[in-house]
Amino acid sequence: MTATAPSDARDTQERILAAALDSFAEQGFDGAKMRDIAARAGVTLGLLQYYFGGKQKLWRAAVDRAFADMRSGLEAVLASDEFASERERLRAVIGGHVRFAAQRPEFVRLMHEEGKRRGARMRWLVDRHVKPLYELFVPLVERAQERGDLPASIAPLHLMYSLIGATGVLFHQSEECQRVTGVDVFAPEVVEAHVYAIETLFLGADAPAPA
Amino acid sequence: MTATAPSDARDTQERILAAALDSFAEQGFDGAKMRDIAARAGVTLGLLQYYFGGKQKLWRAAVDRAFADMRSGLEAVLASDEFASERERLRAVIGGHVRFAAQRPEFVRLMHEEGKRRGARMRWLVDRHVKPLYELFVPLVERAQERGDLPASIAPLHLMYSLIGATGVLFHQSEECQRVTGVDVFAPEVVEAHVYAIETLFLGADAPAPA
DNA sequence: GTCTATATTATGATAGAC
DNA sequence: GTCTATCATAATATAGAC
Repeated sequence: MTATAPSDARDTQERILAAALDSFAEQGFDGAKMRDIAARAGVTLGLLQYYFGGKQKLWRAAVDRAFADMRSGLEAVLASDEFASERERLRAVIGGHVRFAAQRPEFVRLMHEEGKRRGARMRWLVDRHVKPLYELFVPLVERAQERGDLPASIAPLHLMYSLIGATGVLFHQSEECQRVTGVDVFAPEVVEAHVYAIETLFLGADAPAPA
Repeated sequence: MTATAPSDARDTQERILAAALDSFAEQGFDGAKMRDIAARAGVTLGLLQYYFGGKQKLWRAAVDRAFADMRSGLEAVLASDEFASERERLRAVIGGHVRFAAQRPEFVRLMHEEGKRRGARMRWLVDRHVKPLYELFVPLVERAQERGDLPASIAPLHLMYSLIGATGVLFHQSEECQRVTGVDVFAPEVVEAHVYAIETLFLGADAPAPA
């Protein structure tokens, strides 16, 4: 048996990916420093090259990791048969999206970081992850509009970007919000209040507001 | 008379500020390069030091400039007496906010860039610009809730961040949106469709949808 | 599998010419 | 008021030890 078992190597890679996602999300691609990522992961610079072969490849690996997490939760809701109606399923998709953004603000931040810039990273991100997701959602929204669950006078494009924005910016701007209002947006009751807010704005007030 | 009149110097400073705002918004503080800002403004590196004395001071000057533009439009609507009701004034504030985000996506991007990070720049930005604005809006929202123009079951914090997010992200993510959907979000009819979407989501469907 | 040391490049800032 | 040339630093990437 070697001094470093394969599972340790796996853990090391996971720690590096998590540290990389945090850094890229907080600092942006240029702002993120390989040294800082290495330090956060508790390793040194050389190891990042050894495993991922460079800054750009590390970025791609971190993004793939983040989307895998996101889609697993989403697909569970889409595949579940425990909803009383499609409206309730949509409510769960939306609520799940809000809770995901609260749990993974670095995901929201990374998307905002890259989605605003023309360039190779944005194209890769869109073609590999965003466009498939968008094409999954358009028919979902259209069917909800046909059922009357979402306003039919607003095109899906505007509904979706409004929903994504309304959901994510509170958590994206958590540091700003903390200083402006003193509120910790990640406190469970704040997260649930935001779930209620988003569900109410987009689907109407079916349920009472949380405490 | 000197070879370079004072007004030329003023123009040069304005070009530098505009170039700086664009760069800081697109690339973030670390990603933005002084050389690139100089090139966009059509000057050289030394002049940025001459006028602004360093990267951080240039950033602050560019932010002050951006907020001055933003507040001038807002205060005109708040001071105007040509609205039939406070509801109509609120509609104009919201619509104006959407159109401002469309016209100045770099403003939205800069706010997102800095609002997510703890640090001296965020603190300066919040204390100097964001908090006064927030404190201006809270009573506005509360009075709208008392009138029944905004949903009273959603706390102002959630209403405001939802509104800001729903409004800005479409324009913030314009490059992503272009590649995902092929839509140019800055096309006038798309901007107006977004105005309608936001007004409808938050204030209800008073008016018919635009073409 | 992980670390240390180093080569190379690019950046913010400065000094001084015009 | 503006530009060119240069300095000092900090970053990515590489080579090679253990």
